[in-house]
Amino acid sequence: MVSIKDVARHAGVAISTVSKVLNNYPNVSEETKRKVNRAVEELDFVPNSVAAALSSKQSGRMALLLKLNTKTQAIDEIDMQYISGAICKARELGMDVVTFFYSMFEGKSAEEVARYLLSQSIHGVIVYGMSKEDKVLHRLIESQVFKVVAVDTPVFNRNTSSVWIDQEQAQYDVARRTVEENGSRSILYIAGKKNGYVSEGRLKGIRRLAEDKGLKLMVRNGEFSELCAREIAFRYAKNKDAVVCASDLMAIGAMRALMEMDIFRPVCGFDGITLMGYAGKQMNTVRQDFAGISAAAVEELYGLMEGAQGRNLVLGYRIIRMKYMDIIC
Amino acid sequence: MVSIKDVARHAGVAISTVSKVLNNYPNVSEETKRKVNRAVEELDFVPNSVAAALSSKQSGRMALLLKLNTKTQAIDEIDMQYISGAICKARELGMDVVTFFYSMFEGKSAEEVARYLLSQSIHGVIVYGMSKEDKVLHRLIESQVFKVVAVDTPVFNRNTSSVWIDQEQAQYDVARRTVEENGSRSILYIAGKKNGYVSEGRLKGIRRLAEDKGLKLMVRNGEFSELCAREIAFRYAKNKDAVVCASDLMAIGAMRALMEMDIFRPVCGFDGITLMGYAGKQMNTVRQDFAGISAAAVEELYGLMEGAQGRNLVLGYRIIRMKYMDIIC
DNA sequence: CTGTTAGCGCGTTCAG
DNA sequence: CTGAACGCGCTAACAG
Repeated sequence: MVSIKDVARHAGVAISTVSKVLNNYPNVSEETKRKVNRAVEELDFVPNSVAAALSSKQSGRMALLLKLNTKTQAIDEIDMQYISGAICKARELGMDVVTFFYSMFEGKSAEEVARYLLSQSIHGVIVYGMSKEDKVLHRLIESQVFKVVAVDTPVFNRNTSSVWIDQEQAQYDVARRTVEENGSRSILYIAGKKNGYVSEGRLKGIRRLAEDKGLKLMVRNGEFSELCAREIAFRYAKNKDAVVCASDLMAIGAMRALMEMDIFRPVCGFDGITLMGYAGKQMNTVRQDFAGISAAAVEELYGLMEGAQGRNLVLGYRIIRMKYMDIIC
Repeated sequence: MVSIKDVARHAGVAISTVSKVLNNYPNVSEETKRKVNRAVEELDFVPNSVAAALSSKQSGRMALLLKLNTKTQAIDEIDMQYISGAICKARELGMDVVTFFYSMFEGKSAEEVARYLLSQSIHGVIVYGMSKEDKVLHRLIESQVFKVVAVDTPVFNRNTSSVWIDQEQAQYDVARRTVEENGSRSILYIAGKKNGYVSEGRLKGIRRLAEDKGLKLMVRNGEFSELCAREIAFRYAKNKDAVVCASDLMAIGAMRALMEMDIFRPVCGFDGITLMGYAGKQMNTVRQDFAGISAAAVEELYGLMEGAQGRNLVLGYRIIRMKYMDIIC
């Protein structure tokens, strides 16, 4: 294995000089820079990131923290996009990423989790889909021991940024389009989970729309579950004009119920997952670029680790109409 | 951050003694073991795996190498199960895992990939779904620089194990059941990719069945794509008794085509993915426990890294009938 | 059975 | 602007 020592010898300079060139330090003459770079090329040198992490405290190692959904497997698509988006961007930036699941830290205190992450020389964390009930994670963030980027969670301080789309406005927009297209007056809203930030944001959006348009609104919690949404639709959809759901999966459940009841109601979803295509009908939904959001989170974390201040980063979305052939092609 | 040095001081022993206790080395008295363990408890010491990786050459760092399917997103479910199965088992065994995608190594030579992995102190790799065309990976395996476990690929040598189910027999069994239930005589087989080991194994299975039962068999390549399978079914299914597909996704495509043509033919799939539930019909399929397979791969790699010989590990599967309510509940 | 010593590969002062 | 020297936290010979 070729090490920095070999490069130094090959270039006829000291080890530390090589290190400086590699890490873009000032005070190195163009001349020696060139010499070093040539040696790096010739020896095909790849710096050992493990050694770098051990040596410097400000290493580029970060953790991805995901809430793996073992029940509704369809959601996996979103997590997978989060993972791939993050890993690819991290590699671009020369950062190392380690993936963890919430379940691994169940029953552990914030301090234990922190110690574990530190034992892995991890100083940056991206947390996906935290809810209010994830107390340990909230404490971890408050402790500010790590640089954190929270995806879909509104927390930010000096060491913490949040990255997400404007859930409220997106829900407002997609529901509005559905309502206007169909002239609906009373709507059934199938919300997500009780303590989820995302769910609450979307709920605010539909509430605002109902107020603006003077709509009758019934809200029920669907727990982001297809089955649950299906049952709610069976119970309440009949005497409503439209069904608005806080996720595509629930929209599919609702649509199935409607089909089984043999009645038609416009349904709208949220997320823009592929699964949508199999519902057999068209519906409006919000297209989120999960991989892109995740990549943005990595960049944000990179910035934080370079010393930037935490902030609230709101990304864009699109309202689209999905149908079978959109997916297949 | 509490280090091994603190533990040593706290226990009143030498650093190396602590190391020995932690790594279960022989020749340590029960007495000192207890002292050390108590110190570890009291200080809440978590060994720094990065330092361990740097110091010892036989570290527990491994890479997951996945072929991310950006076209047919439904397959993501399988990759996600691979990832989570591997990561959870790895943590149980105290190994660190880093996830990579094939796309990251495109255009790189086996040597470059090897150097990159070594620069990360990685000495074990799990490769998922390699095909014959992945020359670079084949070379990487042949070089035996790394301990490798190949999932769904029949390669094994001193440093390489393979882990998979018996594709041939599974395809034979599931197709046989479908054929027998329906008394089919002529079948359309929609195979996977041309140079895939998995595809070829399954193809052998259906060929053997056709021979054993004297069935008429037509084979077409569906590229594991729903759309492709759909078109094949449109073209050829009409004058066949049954459609057997090398994946669930293709089975769904075929089934849709049949529904649109308004004819019924029994269809059977392979994999047992959740998506199946949305096809609206029942069908036989092979249930693979992807997370379990992945966990087994990690254990196998662990064994290899401890010095075991590579081998061919064949796991079990089940033939099941999937229908809508199986999924929802 | 225990402690001493020498690195692993790199980042980082601090003299020169 | 360059290089020698030290240390990150740990493992692995080797003495004792």
